[in-house]
Amino acid sequence: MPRASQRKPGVQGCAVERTMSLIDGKWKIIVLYKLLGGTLRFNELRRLIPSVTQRMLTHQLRELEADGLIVRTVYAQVPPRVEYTLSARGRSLEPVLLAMKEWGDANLSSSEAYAA
Amino acid sequence: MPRASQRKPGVQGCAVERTMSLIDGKWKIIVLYKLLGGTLRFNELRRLIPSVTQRMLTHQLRELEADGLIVRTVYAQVPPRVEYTLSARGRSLEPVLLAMKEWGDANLSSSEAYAA
DNA sequence: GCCCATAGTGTCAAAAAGGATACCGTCATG
DNA sequence: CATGACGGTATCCTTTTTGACACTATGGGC
Repeated sequence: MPRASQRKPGVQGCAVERTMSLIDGKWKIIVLYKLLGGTLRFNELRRLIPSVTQRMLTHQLRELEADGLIVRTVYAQVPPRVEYTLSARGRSLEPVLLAMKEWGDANLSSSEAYAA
Repeated sequence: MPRASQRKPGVQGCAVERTMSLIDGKWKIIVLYKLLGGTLRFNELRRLIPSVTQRMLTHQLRELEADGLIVRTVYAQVPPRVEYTLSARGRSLEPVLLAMKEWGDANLSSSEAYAA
């Protein structure tokens, strides 16, 4: 599926479709969700999401940055220090993120108690 | 990324992560969203989502069914008639779906007026 | 001098997703 | 008889995603 930074704007379908293009790949959602808790450094994110590889995390962060959902701040220090924060646009996704978390908690956690 | 029907349950990360595994691939979200409006037949879905190919739609519908989010009803008629409806579990995703739609409307529609 | 941490990049390769196209059976229509 | 609708399959191919692994620079600790 085409990523946001590659999409031709406005050619897509409905709002849901376009929203999905921005946040596809499960990592993005998870990264954004973790960042809801506040600014995080690169390796903090890695530790919070153990299943993501370094390369993937870098890649997803770049795309999120390109789509204006997060802000990347580099401190010219040694050792390097890079911080990631939600932009206002990214923070505006909070309802979506929280809706997902709540659904996951209700529907996936224990024993499918909620299932149809 | 591993699809829901293939995942080892419980080994995943947080609720958001597990929720994402269920609905990854942008088509699923869109299909579910369209089904919020009521039962639809296969070709009705195709027409509502012009950018999805027949093969992809079939595939996504099978996965959604396997994950218990939709119900597939076949009427033994000629011509064939197959209807797709949200299951209770699928309908419980409504808040997530609506949150996405609202975000898309607010953030993607006209001219990035909301952007950071 | 050697290893550690930080925050990456580069390369290779496998796996998955997605697209294009053709085909199926059945019945109705023309 | 040919065509079309319906709801798919089957096959092939390309693109995208993902993973594994090595490598970088710098400075601090031992």
